[in-house]
Amino acid sequence: MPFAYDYARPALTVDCVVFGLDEADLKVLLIQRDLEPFAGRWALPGGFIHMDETLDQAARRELQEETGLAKVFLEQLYTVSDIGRDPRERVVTVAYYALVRLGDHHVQAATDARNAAWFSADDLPRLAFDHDVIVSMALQRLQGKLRYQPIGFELLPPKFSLTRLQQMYEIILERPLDKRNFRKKVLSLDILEDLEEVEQDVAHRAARLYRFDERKYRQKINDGFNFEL
Amino acid sequence: MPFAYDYARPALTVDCVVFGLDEADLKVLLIQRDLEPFAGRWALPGGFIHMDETLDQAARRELQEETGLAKVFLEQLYTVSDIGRDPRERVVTVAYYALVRLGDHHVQAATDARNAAWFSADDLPRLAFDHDVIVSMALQRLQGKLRYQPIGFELLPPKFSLTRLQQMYEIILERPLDKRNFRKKVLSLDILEDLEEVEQDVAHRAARLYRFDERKYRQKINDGFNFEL
DNA sequence: ACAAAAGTGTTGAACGTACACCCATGC
DNA sequence: GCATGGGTGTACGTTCAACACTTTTGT
Repeated sequence: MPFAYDYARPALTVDCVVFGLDEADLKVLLIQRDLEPFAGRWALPGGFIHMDETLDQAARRELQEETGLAKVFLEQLYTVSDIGRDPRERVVTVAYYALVRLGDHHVQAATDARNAAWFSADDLPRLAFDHDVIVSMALQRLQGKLRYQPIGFELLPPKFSLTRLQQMYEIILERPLDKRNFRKKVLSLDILEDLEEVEQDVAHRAARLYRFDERKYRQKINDGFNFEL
Repeated sequence: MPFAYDYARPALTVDCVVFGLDEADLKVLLIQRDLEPFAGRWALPGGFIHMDETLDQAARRELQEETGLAKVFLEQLYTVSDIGRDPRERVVTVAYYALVRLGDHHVQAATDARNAAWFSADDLPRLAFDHDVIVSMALQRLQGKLRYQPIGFELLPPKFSLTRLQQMYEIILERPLDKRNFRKKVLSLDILEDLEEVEQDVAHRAARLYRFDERKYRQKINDGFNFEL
């Protein structure tokens, strides 16, 4: 035991709620545990922080190691510290949430042969530890933040139709939106670039494609405008 | 060194940004350090977490010990983990912010004779560690949250005039509000109880006093209404 | 009577919401 | 030619923003 301290210290870990969007659902990425406690149960990807990295870096490293995901949107969520949350010992966990483009990344099972899979956010299996609580918090945060920050684009491919954009909002906010009003609103924000390009290989009229213009968005933010739904 | 682990662990602390409101300013409570590093500098109250308490409990305990404050509004803010933020060793800190009624609590200097004092939020001295960053985050959070959650009442005495309520919003949001519009809006929310009572000992027309009706507020929230400035 | 702050309504502009049909394309 | 989703405008109600004078009370 080479590391000794005058006072007891909790173990410190990061866990990550990774969201992805498929055609019809918001998905969460889970890892199947192979060790006790909760062997066999699904859990959030995560692990111990190293001494030479920040929490953000640890979250990215763990994501990379356990799921192969890199360069994703990542934001700190909450730090949980209930006494009995890990039956082995005192563990404090800093929870993060991440948004990824499902198409981009083939989620690899981790190197150590643990199973990784996407589950619908509204139909999750029983989770290890207090990970169900963490997922609920992440969902709430995502829903809240989506309204006034353009983070939803992180879930879509770079080119998308307005219908797809609307679906994304409907799926996450869990309520239908009016098509005409939605288009009016989102176009009036003037942060989408019309790519003058249309969908390919669809069995109906092809939709125009747009791109989120982050440059323009930042510009407008600086000029004191504020995004909302 | 009675506590030994297989892997190195960062120290884990809680720090607290305590806000109070006086006549004209938003104040932050600081403690003067008597030990290195940063001896003599002002810093946020805080300290190490114990193994038998949650982070919330630790924050409350530290507040009690260092400033005598108890039963305040307290909410987790962010966890900071930059490598060099404490020059002695690796320290990860979970930051909280608290809202207190200045009148209620006489802030005592801590038992160990450290100095405690209130400073205007917009005119703080140089702070120890990265506490200036934490204070900025807390301010941003307070400003953001104030708009859509009735947390501002935590800074006011139980009985207050509409003018005082308006001042609170103006001070924190750092912009003037229209008196008539403000009153119309806040009364229309129907979450204030008119106490049918007026200010005493003022050198002009006495203002009606109101109380925040938390019961009514929760009721309305349940019925799907949403508060907004 | 004067100083100081309390209290009170209206109007125009902007925004949100509800709503239905024609268009383009692939099969 | 038909099925599928793409794309479009208007009218109404609600909310927001701007604005100034009278009332009450203590000195």
